Amino acid sequence: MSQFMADIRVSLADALHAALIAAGLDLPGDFQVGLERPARREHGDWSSNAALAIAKGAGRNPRELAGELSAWLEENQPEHVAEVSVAGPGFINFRLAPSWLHSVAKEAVAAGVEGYGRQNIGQGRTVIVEFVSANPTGPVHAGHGRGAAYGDAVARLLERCGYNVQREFYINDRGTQMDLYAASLAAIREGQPVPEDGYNGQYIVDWAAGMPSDADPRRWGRQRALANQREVLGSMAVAFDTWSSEQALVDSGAIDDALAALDAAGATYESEGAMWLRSSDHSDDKDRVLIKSDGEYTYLLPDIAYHRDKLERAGSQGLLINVWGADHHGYVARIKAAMAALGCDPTSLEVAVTQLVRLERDGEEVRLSKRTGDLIELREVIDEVGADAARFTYLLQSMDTTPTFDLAKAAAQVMENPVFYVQMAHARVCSIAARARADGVVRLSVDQVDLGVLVHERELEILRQLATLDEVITAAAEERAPHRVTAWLREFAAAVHSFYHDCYVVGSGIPPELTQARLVLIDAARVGLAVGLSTLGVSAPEAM
RNA sequence: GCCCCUGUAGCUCAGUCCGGACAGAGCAGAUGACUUCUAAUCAUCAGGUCGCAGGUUCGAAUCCUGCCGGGGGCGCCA
Repeated sequence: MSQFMADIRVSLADALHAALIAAGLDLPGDFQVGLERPARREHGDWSSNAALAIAKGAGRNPRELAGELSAWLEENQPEHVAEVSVAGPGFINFRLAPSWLHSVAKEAVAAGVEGYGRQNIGQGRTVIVEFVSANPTGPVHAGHGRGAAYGDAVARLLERCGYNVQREFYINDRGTQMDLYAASLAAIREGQPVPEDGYNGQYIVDWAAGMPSDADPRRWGRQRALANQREVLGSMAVAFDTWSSEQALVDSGAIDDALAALDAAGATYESEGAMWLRSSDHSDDKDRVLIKSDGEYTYLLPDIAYHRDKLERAGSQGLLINVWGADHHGYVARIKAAMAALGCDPTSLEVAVTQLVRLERDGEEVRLSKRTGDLIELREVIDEVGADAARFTYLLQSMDTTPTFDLAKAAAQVMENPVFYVQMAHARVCSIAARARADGVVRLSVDQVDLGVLVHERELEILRQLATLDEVITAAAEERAPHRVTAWLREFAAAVHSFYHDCYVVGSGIPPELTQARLVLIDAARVGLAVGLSTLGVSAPEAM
């Protein structure tokens, strides 16, 4: 939260508090004055339910109490407050003067795209965000795209909130799937049928065709898959700081260390020839196998070693955020149980589960399985709709929803995609500034411009919404919910388009002082749009 | 059988964690608006028993209980 926003809130809360004291009320020690933005603007800029909350305990009529508080506040108005009123069952509503909104514009312009909406609630805390982590057995597909867009947006939001963020990709380059993948590549190269449960997609045929005859299928295949993943993710501007290899954990002995630590904690036992984790001692509903009866590790044991490693790298105050698809939700309890068995702070690991994307082609469901041979690669999605539209579309909705993504429609509806609406708003304000320059308008510095002439409802609406951006970013970061920014951008862009339509900035009949003020306004709007888009990883074009 | 997500306007969804004021957008539909910065736009209208039934509360889309529908996952694949 910016200093400025904190001030307006604090000053309103302080004033309310003072009013409650003046009314002779006994306030509970932990009493917090509730302040919120009303859903309807007729109810003012800020609203408090303090009278409602306190009336019952005080044996007072809420509406009456609110009237008393409101009268006191009218007599002792905090800065920027234009009007205090009572409404509904006893809400106290504050209407702020335009002077407050004009300060918002100045703040946005002064802070710029780099600084506006930037906060320090993270205080440099290290967060390792692990996402995508697709198996190195094939290309990233359309479903991974959602995790990629989401994980990167969460990382960007946390960065803007003052966290030290590391983006991480975990490579499952060991185990049953890797064996089958290597065997499939080898079989195709030799002209043999792929093994049972092997990989059958067209991509594996294509890849095998490019594999040198003396290449080790496992090593070569791993590099082939990773090269694809890195390139495709890079084409949507997702880049990782760390690529962690499961095999490397085996080689370094980290897995044996983890097992020893679990043993020492009394969290393991042998049964049916296998090694088990006592995960049911913690948050899991049953125990889990760590080492199979054939002596091989399951996925779980290396993963435990991996999380130990990550926790160590993140430091004692660090936080791990894993972005997992819904098909992995059953693993949340067991990995947390394992961490608990090792004595780790349970709040240091957070798993964000994203629901799967439902893919359709011409109305018919397409499975995401890599083995059907009919996979939809992320590359195809990006090629069809573009990186910006792909990211924005993936972030359009809450990760708790299961969106239907029809590829045929996605290609056909590109022009209807909301991303263009938002980007267009940005391009428009840029084009106004460019026009002003072309027309020879000499810009004054912000301090020299009288923003008091900004009184049009379209102008004020832009600033009202802009003033909420840092709250939106805070909420989006804390709730790991980038779609809040997407929603805000769509509304903010609508306000900008409305202004554009009704208010001219340059041209005949526009007083020079109004041109100057509106140029400041569109600078502020541009900052808001660019900040919002950048937290989603979507570009803010100056022309379209 | 158990676990996770979900059910809000014709369609796609915000809002639910942290209860408030007549439930908000977009698309589709109807009707209007370009001699000045991009009509990829804007304005107006129309459209909803917030899955159902109880409960808690001054107040429930939001919290609790039960039921119904949709998606996903369920000991040694990842």
